[in-house]
Amino acid sequence: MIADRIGVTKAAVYHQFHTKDEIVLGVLAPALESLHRRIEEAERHETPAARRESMLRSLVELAVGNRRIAAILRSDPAAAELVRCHPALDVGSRIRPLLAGPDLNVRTDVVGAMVGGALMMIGAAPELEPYDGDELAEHLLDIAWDVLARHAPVAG
Amino acid sequence: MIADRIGVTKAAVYHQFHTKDEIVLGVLAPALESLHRRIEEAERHETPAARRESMLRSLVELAVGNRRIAAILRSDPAAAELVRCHPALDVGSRIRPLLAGPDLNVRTDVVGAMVGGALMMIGAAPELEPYDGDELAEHLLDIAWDVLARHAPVAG
DNA sequence: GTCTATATATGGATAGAC
DNA sequence: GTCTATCCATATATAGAC
Repeated sequence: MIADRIGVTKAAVYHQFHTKDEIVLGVLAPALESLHRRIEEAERHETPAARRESMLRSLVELAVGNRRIAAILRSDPAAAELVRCHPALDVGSRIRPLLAGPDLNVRTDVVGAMVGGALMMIGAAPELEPYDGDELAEHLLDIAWDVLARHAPVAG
Repeated sequence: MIADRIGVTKAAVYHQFHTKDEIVLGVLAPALESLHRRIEEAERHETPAARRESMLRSLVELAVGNRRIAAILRSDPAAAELVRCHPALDVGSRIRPLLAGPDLNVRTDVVGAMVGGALMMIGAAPELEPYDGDELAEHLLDIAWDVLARHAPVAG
């Protein structure tokens, strides 16, 4: 597909990227590196609430700023797998505690899934496409923060 | 894949289902028909709030009762397309008003995406897999109802 | 209903020439 | 860096025999 689209042969593409994974990572790398920096930034905050706010802001910004990448991650299992296996980016062990707090139970897991689902939908839902990114970010942040505060409260 | 898995040739499969779409629809049909009935049921209620509650309950039940189908829909663009094009099941014009109310604005769209995202995640999020369906349904219903009530209020 | 055989396109990749 | 040529596997079928 890529070779056809840019008008060269597949061999030319495979000269620049030796495997499919390298191509996918080439597309995702900037966003993944940015995410990594934001995780480390969030982890430096003192209180659970401050860590949550930092991580949530970062995730919303990244999601609205990279809607097409979010759509790829949602619909391409291979790409999603690559991200899941990226070191230093472990959603389960790093992002989730930052967002949902240290407690691990059904309720915080469902709340986390709701917020995560909404972030994924940003790039995939056709009805959200016409809206301006800043506007989406504002509402998403506001609603997600409220859900987290009410259904997965943390100290600080 | 299917032919190999059940130990026959591809031609045998293509005798029963003439196209790939027929195979996919064969898998999805029971859930889609159930969804269709639930939409019509929800539409018969008098007040916006009653319609919302009926539709939300139905969506939660269907999502937790068909987690694997939800996962397929999330990850297979072709299957998702088939559902989107299914008549009588139009998410945008039938499910959304039932769930989010008659008003159409950024806020209700974002709230709708959050609830929809959470329902999709039910089948896809590995961290939700160990939980019992009834337990998931209870929390999902509770949290989603609260989000809708607070951020997309309706009369009745 | 299932089989063999065949067709066609696509994806993922490598070898070796220019 | 790009090309031609080739390889192998898989998806999506269709034709015609048993």
